[in-house]
Amino acid sequence: MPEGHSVHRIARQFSVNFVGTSPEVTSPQGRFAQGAELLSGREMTDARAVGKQMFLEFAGERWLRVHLGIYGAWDFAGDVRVDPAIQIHASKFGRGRLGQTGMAGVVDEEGEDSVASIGAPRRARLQRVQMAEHDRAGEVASAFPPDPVGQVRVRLLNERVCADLRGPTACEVLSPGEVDAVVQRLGPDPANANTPAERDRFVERARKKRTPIGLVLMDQSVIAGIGNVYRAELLFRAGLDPHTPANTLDRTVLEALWDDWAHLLEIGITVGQMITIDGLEGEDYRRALAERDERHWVYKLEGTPCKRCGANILLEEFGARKLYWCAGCQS
DNA sequence: CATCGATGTTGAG
DNA sequence: TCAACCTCGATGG
Repeated sequence: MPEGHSVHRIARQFSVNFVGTSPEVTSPQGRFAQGAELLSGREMTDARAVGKQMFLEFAGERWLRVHLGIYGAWDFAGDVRVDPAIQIHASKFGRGRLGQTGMAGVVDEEGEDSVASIGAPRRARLQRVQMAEHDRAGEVASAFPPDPVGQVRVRLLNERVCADLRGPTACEVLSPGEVDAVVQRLGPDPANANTPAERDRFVERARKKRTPIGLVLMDQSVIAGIGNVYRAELLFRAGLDPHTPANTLDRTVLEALWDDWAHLLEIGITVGQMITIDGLEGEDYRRALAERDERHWVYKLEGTPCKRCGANILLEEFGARKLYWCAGCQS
């Protein structure tokens, strides 16, 4: 259930931990056995994200495309290094899950409730946790690589790190041309290129649509990476009624939406959480990291008073998804 | 312990 | 339009 920020974080973790190595690729579950065979033992040469899709390049012009869908997740185990540009939070879980849950992007580190620290690469606590479990069970031990838990579609394993993929909506091996075709169908992603040209690409696509802006922002072929949380929050921040047809919006309004998405996405990638009330400091910021309600304006806040105007936050079904918004602020 | 629902997309009808 | 995908935390008994 990650939105774009999580996928970019995962790609960075692959860059740091796998690119340049030649992992053994397996499918403990069996459903990706054929694809795993095509990739195993080849050097991983690149890791990229575009919107919610991730592409891992292997020697021999073979790419692994992964889309986590609604419940996919990556678990990293072993001596996991962390991209120094991203912050890491202590996880309440025993392993570093990337993808599912609001903790998206979490990898264990020292400390229980310790909050984000921009840091040098550090080790995850994973191995230790798992060894403790083995000790409890009275087993002797190899903590690494861990036994696959549940339905592991793909396992990538090098000398240091193990990455398990579970529950993806898409997981397939593609040729470079096929990767291009997928990327072609996606709109621009400001995490890859926040340029005037890319912004224009979004604006031009959006302004042709009579579709409500609340749906256009979720259309991955118009702008890539936005999901239901960022959609609701971006519209609130822009003061826009989600039902407004995109083609009636002023160009400057669309440009501002792009700029704000770039801003929120950068925060999300760095912090590992969707902080959509920005500018918080000190205790307020600490609470925002700990409680979802404290970091959003409207998402899942239906029935509560708007933090800005006091009106009742609304919930409606909109394009088969839940839409949260404030009719007082968004008009 | 059972059931629900989710930060998503595809494809059948 | 809606079921399927197939995971797991949250919620309720």
